[in-house]
Amino acid sequence: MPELPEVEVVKSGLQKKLETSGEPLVIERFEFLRKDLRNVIPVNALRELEGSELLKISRRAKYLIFSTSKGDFLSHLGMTGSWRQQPRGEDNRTHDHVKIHFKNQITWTYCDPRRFGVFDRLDSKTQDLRLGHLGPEPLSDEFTADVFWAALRNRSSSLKAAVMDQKVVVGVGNIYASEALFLARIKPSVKAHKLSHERAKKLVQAIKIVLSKAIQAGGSTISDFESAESSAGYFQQQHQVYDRAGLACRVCSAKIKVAVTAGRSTFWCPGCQS
DNA sequence: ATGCTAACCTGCGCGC
DNA sequence: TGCGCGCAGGTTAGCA
Repeated sequence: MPELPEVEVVKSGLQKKLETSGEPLVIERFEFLRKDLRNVIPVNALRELEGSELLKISRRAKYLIFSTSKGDFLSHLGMTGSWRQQPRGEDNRTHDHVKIHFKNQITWTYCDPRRFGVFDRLDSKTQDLRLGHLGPEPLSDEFTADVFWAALRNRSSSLKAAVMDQKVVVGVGNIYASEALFLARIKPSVKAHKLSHERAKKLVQAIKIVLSKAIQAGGSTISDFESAESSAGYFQQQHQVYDRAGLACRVCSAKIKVAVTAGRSTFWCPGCQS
């Protein structure tokens, strides 16, 4: 499900609920229906935050960051994670794993069928482990053609694999890597270190455009993504290549191709991209 | 040292 | 209708 645009949409939804709740959201208690996500949830460290006020939700890469008056914690959605505000009295769903009960009867629930998600306290001990290796935010001014091109210099992998490497730039996953490369008219199999500065500049612009448009559209809804407001995104309607193998390119009518590289399906148009 | 593969999980859609 | 297989938005340990 979630690449940067989807996480950003979830973040905005939760932040809006926080701002419009009318009164402070004080964490009464965490409830853990199960603890074995990708990493075992550090239950005791999170319980230390009970009694604190939730101040802000932000995003770094594909992580949601919850800031409270007693410290921070983070949530990574993995492939299938989602947050929702759970109406009082509503039954839990099969894959609900964590619930935050606030003092004013509000409950936020984390659901994750495949359990690839991550929960962790975010403090001086875990900061470096979780966020230390991450590259620049693609929508920030720090992500420039110069920075991107420099990061590609010593990489012999495919450009597509490099774009998905969170050390090079964060937030771009399998869908948006293919989509951005299409927009920049660059073939995914090009060697990263062979990309000209000119084309690196085009790709930086393409990444910013694709991610921005996806956020505006509420993200891409593939099978199960929904925002914190339980609405589906519709950016998938604008996908030019992702999951369109064998279909006609919307620009040149050539048949969209697919190949597995570095373990992931990669889509491109042989007519538009070189 | 880098890069690729397999593994972590569950669910869904497809072909037989 | 049902079963087995392959595949899915992410990350990373471990191996070449």
